[in-house]
Amino acid sequence: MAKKKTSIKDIAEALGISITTVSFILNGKGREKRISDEMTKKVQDYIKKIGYKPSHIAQSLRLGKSKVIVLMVEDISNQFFASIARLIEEKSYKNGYKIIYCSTDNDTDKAKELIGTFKVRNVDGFIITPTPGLENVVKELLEEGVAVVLFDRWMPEVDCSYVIVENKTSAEEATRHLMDQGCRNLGFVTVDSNQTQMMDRLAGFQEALKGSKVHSSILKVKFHTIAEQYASQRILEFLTSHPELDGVFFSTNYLAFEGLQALIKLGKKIPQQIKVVSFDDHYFFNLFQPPISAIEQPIEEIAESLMESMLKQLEGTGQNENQKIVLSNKLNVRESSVLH
Amino acid sequence: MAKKKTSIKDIAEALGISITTVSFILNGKGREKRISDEMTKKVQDYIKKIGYKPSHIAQSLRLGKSKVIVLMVEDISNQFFASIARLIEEKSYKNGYKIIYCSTDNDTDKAKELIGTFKVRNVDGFIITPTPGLENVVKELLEEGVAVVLFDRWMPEVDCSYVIVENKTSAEEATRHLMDQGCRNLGFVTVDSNQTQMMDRLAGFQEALKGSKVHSSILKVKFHTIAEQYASQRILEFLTSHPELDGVFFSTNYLAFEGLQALIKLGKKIPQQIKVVSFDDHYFFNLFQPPISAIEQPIEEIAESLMESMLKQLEGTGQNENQKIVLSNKLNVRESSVLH
DNA sequence: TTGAAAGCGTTACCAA
DNA sequence: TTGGTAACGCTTTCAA
Repeated sequence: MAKKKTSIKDIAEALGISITTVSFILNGKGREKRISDEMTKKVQDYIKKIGYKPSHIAQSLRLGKSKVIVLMVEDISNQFFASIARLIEEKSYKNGYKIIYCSTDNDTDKAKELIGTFKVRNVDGFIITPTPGLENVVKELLEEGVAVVLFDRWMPEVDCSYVIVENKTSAEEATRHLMDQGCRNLGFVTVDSNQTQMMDRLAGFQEALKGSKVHSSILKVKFHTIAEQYASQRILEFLTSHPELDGVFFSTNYLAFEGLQALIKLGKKIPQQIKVVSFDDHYFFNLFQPPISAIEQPIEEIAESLMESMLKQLEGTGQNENQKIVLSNKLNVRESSVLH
Repeated sequence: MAKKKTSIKDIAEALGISITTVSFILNGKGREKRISDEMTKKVQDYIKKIGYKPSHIAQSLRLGKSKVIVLMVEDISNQFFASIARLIEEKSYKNGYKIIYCSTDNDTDKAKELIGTFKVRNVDGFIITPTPGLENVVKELLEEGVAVVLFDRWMPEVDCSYVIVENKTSAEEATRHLMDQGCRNLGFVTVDSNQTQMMDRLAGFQEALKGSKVHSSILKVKFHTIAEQYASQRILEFLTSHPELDGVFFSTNYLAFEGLQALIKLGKKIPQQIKVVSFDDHYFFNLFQPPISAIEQPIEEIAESLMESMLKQLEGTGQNENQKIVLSNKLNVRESSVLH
């Protein structure tokens, strides 16, 4: 039943020539090795006829490269990561690389284990949103000569290529925007994490407040996936115990979704009673009534930079500097944060 | 720099024993092959000490299996597929399989090419949302003994395992629900496609109408991704030219999103002026005001069934029947389709 | 109870 | 201009 695969050897036998010749032709070294045109043609025709494709596994073993890149994100079902994944996929397939993905849930042990599993498979590179405490593992990877690019957040202790966005600047801008719109009691809802992206957003928020008379209240909820719906209740309590708030900034979109749920429940009028801004723009922010102001990350550019940096390491000449890329975001002001 | 990898041979040399012995112990055949306990222990300790992991590539080559499953969906950045991906990932990693994903954009040529690329890599199985015209390629796969499970839609001409949902029944139920709520002029917005899932949803809609006096208007928009925002304008025109509509059924969630955008633009009151139901429930439907009624697919069960069927083929005894699994959906009635 | 060696499908060096 | 062959790292049969 299972039609056995033809190998390079079968071709050589069928054509009465050597494996070497076939291999050279397959790899386009015909000219270089000065193989006659008729021979080349004969082989190519035969290959096309029987539809032969070289075994990638064997090539990997021989070459020590697998043409596989691992995309390790926090949660592939999160819209932000899924969109990045889609773009990364496109770009890497175009360059002959396949993508294996995995989700860490921001769990260090899980991430370590996953990296271990993949080293065994000779994967050529890793694109990672690092979990806390992953420093040593990434260092090891680097020492072993594996290509690594971090994104979304980075690790100050590790000298590694990364692609991130201007978290602090954008958070500051959005906060100032709220203040410009008259907010005097701002809430900041974020996840309880020491990771750079969240720290920077908080820092931006606080920076904007410096020297102003605006009051601020901060809520840190523990890390969770949106499916858990954990934060909605916490945010509800937060909003209830801070009735003075006239503006709230969510540090990421799923917190905003949960926050909106809370605001709806409380019957708060946006933007009349409370103004809303969120990090990480999302299709729905536009659809929601009123549309929600949000900071849009340049998804396309992020994916582009990630692949560029990855390919540079993969195909590069060896000693290339680590690339540290910081991209700008865009604050999309919508009705949720402006007075009519 | 790059610390060279230790192989089974290095271990054998270091311990002054043969490769075979090491291999047997590694594969847990110590007992079976009656290798002495002290030898076993010695080897295991050494392996643990140097942190050796066998090369998966070499194993693949030798065994002809790669422990890789390809997940081929329409678009990995689509929430539905991303959620499935997340669950599939979890279940397959648990069973020692890795997942490579790719998006077809519902493009036949692209899908064919992708399948070609993966056959070369000895992947063990394919989980596929088939594009139109993929029948022959899938048949070939099956003939070659590769494990295949289709989902979301199936191909009547091909005898292949699949996991789908009760599209027709649910569409019928949702339509009847709209009729029960007093709708007399129903619109049905779908994509122009001959694929089973869309045909079945349309069939369900029409079935419900049979024998009733309810009028219906159908809009078929061409296939597109939500990023293109193509349908919003088309739906707007459709709604404008059918002012009599008092209910509309979207055959999939991204059409509903685009449709909601159109309804907002038109200033239509939901549900007072027009009632709305959509296929494929979504987090956002709950958040939208008013919350949108939708048919929820059992994502978890779908992923579960997919992996179960896949593993059965992969690890099974060979001649197992194809599994054709049809799961039930759940109509979540919300404010968008009921009178107060 | 352990070891030698063939073989999986390639690539690439060295010969011819 | 072409061919022989070692090597990549592993599993497994057969022999010792």
